[in-house]
Amino acid sequence: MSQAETLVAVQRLRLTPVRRRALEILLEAHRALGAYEVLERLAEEGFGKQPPVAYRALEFLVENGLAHRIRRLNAFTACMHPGEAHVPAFLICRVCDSVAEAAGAPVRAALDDAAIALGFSVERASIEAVGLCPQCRAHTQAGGVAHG
Amino acid sequence: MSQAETLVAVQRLRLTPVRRRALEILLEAHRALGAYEVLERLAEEGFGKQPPVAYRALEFLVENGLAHRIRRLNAFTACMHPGEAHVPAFLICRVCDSVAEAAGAPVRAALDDAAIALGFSVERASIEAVGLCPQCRAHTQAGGVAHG
DNA sequence: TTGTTTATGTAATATCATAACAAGTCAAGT
DNA sequence: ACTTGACTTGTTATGATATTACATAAACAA
Repeated sequence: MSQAETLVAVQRLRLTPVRRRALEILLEAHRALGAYEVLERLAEEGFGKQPPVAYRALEFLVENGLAHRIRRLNAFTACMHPGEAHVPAFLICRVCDSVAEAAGAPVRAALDDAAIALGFSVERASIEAVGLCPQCRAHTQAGGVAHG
Repeated sequence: MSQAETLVAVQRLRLTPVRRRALEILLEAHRALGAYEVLERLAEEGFGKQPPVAYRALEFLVENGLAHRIRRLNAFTACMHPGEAHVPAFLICRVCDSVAEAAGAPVRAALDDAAIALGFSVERASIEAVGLCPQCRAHTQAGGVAHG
């Protein structure tokens, strides 16, 4: 949160109460939240009850590098490295739905190469992997945990 | 289509009329289609009129490597290289919405490296880039085409 | 044929997202 | 203090995407 505040101050962004609270909600969750989940929490605290309230706050956070959108989950997650020039690659566990943010710079470089070969210029990329996180991998191998 | 049929025969998959037609629809479109667009065309030809008809056919195609899902567009596109062991990376033009399928193997390799560093095992990956295709890049630079 | 699996179709509903508009906030200039 | 203009928040309403649950039918194996 402090990282976020510093960043906001430097960039002269307006981290208003809704936006700030939305970010805190994402940070506290330790997982990706759907827009309606965020909305529900915001509404409980006296903010607006309608979808645009959440979508706008989340859009602001994403635009300014404070959060990410995980398209595969239709969800949002707080950025773990705000301010750092980084390309995130998301590792989504199919068992526990946890989301880890991996270093995506080399991935992005490879992607740029592939794009250049086709004359395509990449502006933004979303790199999302589905698999097993270390914890769930251990469990699955050991006990044969069912997953659906 | 012939590639698809060969593949289907080898794998003993059931390319039923709906599924076959769904694939043809994607192939004929030369662009990514939403599930409801596919559904509309299927319904016109006497198939079911409800969403699951399209979603199931598309899911079958995706599962069996005959089509891909483009999450950023909430859309589906026919696979351009069915049967080849390939990891697709999608290049989505933000102006004309065209989708190109680039070689994603090196991208995937970089992604696997990043995942291994975190103890995460990748099973599937979706790699989607947004930018400008060669055509739209030329137009934008030359004439200053507005894009929204 | 009988039983089993797989596929198709429908109805109903759940989930995710945006457009359009009204009202409030805030800072800059006068 | 007042006005202006950009931005923010809130609401209503609707649009777009996707799934669950259940019934019927086709394909297949024994």
